[in-house]
Amino acid sequence: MTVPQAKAKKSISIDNAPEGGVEHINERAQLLLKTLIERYIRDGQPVGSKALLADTQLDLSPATVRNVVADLERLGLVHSPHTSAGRVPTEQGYRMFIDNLVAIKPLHSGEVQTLAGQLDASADTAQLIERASSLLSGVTQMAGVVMLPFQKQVPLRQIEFLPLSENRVLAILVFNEQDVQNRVIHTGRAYGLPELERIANYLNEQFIGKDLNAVRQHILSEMRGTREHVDRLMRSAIDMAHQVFDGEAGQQGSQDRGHDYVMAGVTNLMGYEEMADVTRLRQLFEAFNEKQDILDLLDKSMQAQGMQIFIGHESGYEVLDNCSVITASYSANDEVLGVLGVIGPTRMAYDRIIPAVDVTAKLLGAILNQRN
Amino acid sequence: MTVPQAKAKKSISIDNAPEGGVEHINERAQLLLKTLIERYIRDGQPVGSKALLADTQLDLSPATVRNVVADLERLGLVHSPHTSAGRVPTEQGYRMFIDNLVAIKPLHSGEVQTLAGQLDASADTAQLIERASSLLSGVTQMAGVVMLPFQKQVPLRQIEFLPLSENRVLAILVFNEQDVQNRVIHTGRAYGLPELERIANYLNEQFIGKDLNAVRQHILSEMRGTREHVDRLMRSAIDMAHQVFDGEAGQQGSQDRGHDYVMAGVTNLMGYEEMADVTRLRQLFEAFNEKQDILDLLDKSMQAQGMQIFIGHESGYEVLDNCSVITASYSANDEVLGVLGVIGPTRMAYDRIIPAVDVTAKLLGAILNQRN
DNA sequence: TTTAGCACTCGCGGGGCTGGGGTGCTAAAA
DNA sequence: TTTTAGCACCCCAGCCCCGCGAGTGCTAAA
Repeated sequence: MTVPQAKAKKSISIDNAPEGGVEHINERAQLLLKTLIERYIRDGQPVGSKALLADTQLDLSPATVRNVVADLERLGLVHSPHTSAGRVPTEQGYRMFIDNLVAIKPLHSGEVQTLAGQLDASADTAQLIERASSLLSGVTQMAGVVMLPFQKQVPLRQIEFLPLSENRVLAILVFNEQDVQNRVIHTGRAYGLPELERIANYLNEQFIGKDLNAVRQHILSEMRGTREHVDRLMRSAIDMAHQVFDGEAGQQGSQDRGHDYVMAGVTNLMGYEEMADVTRLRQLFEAFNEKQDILDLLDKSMQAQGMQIFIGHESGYEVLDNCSVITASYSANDEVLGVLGVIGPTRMAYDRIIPAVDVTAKLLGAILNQRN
Repeated sequence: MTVPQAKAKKSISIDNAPEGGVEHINERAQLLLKTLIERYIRDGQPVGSKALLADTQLDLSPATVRNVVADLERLGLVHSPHTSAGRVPTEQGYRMFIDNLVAIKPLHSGEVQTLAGQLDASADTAQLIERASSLLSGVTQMAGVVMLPFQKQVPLRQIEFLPLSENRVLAILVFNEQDVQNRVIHTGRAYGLPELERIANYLNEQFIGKDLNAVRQHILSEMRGTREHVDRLMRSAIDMAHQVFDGEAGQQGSQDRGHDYVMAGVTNLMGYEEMADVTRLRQLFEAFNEKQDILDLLDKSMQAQGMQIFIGHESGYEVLDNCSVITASYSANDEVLGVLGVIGPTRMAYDRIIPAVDVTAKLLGAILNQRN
């Protein structure tokens, strides 16, 4: 259905490092391209030579500008919807704009304050993520998306059992003060409280401090190993642990294996004329619900670390054709935990939105850093 | 902003009982109204006298039909978008259609099977609700909405405490095998495990079998009463209980007091031409996110019990102007727990959708009935 | 009460016209 | 070689107009 491969995008350096790719385009042309895109982003209409000229300090005639712009068109950076309309940036134009030309507008401290203030460090992780997503969408007026932090890495702090009924046992996994998970497991027979306590003790000894992945490994090797031993306690313990840790879909949702994300402000997208086509919009929204495609994209940009920008086709997904996706990974303790970003029409105010995404990612990382 | 009062709607009897309000409109006119609405629902275009006639067995001339339809228009049941277009039902027309004329098409057993099969009785409540909502939207091709069951009534089965850190304690509330809640509470000092166990024992004695409301009552009276006593254990127990039960926003979300709902398939709405106006649609979606208005509406129809149908303005909320809302309350043990329904354009296939909502409500009720 | 006949009304789609913003090209100027 | 003025040209957007078709309301006769 959709082409599932995104072109590798080199990661964006916020501080506007000049890089290769500009060789054959002189400074004046760059300036004009930059102004053209800025203007187009501002008011969404094809910009003609006169208007373009008016936005620069250049002392030139429109005719000259026309020549330059014609060059830009030949290079594929700009394109005119029909003869005798102004020019509109192409995806490649945007690409160059972002890689070399854009003048990032840092958030003014007020905005940073609100962001920082609204991200409540004391909330549990799920709420925190939700919050971040909503802030992102609020600040940028686009759709905000935050991937849940990659839980595999979180070390287990405590495990407890509670008998529920005849052969149901409630397992409680404590990771930290904000993250506690419950799982109901089905046992072959009834267990008493003391027995469960001993099992818990045993497992705690074994597992505390290990992350879920390590725990799973451990269990597997134990299961292979214990064939000969007949210690009943250990047997039960391992059986239970197996159910707890491999029985996916714990009550809190299966966020740790399959990844998941939280979106906010999708309705913002309904405000932009370039998104006016209801059926396309619908497809986009449905992709948001399916999650798979978006998730793949987020995964990719998480691996790339730092900021990533996908313009239109670059994402590789048809539904995102006239959208741009700006992501930044967030990390704690020097480890990438996830990725967040915004999705909006290709024509967006990159100069404001890039730093917004950047800052949010850093803030979120900082908060998660305080937990372990 | 939106008019917050919905007209009281008499509840709908599925079996099509003839009731008052039809006095001054003879059988033939009724038949014509019914056919007109059916046809309009089918293909969404104003229906003229000839077309209308073709859909009935009546041996009449178009002219006669025109006369009758003109009467219907005078009664406000039908309305023509401009001279020389066919007629379109008004809200009142739909009202009469639903109250007196509609011929409900029972779901064919296959559909019931799927519904029943897909509603997984073993899932926890949250998943179950999600599922119901999604099924509802899938079957009807509208937006499905299910209110979370009203938790106040669920009796507590067990409460346990676990020390987390210096002065954090994890409280675990078990209601039944599908519903377990965690809450982290902040204590003034550190508690040891044995102490917590004694507190839990005490609270279990007091609270088991009571629903959350009763528990809260109990705590309040205890707090007033225990001033004189100085039993330290009891004091701590009550303090903790207070935090657990009145500290709203437990980790699982605050579903029990403020109500909440789960929607699914909102994108379905984007398929209907009558919803083509993006800005209106956006307002609608935003209302879905705000939740407040929708929640009020659901609350109202829950109190009314049984099925409720709001056509256009009848809901009292501007955003729902050209929408109909069909709800049915669901109950277990003869107690209304919540309400579910669908939201879609006024022009919807009531004959199919009414039973779908009805059946889903009954199925959900039946499943919840097995828990206590 | 029903029906045929008829004049009338609108919405919709297509065609033609116009104005304005914008282009590309050419030839001259810098 | 680059810049510029001039010019012909293009084409979209809006507008008006017109004709068609579906459907109506009214009237007068059955």
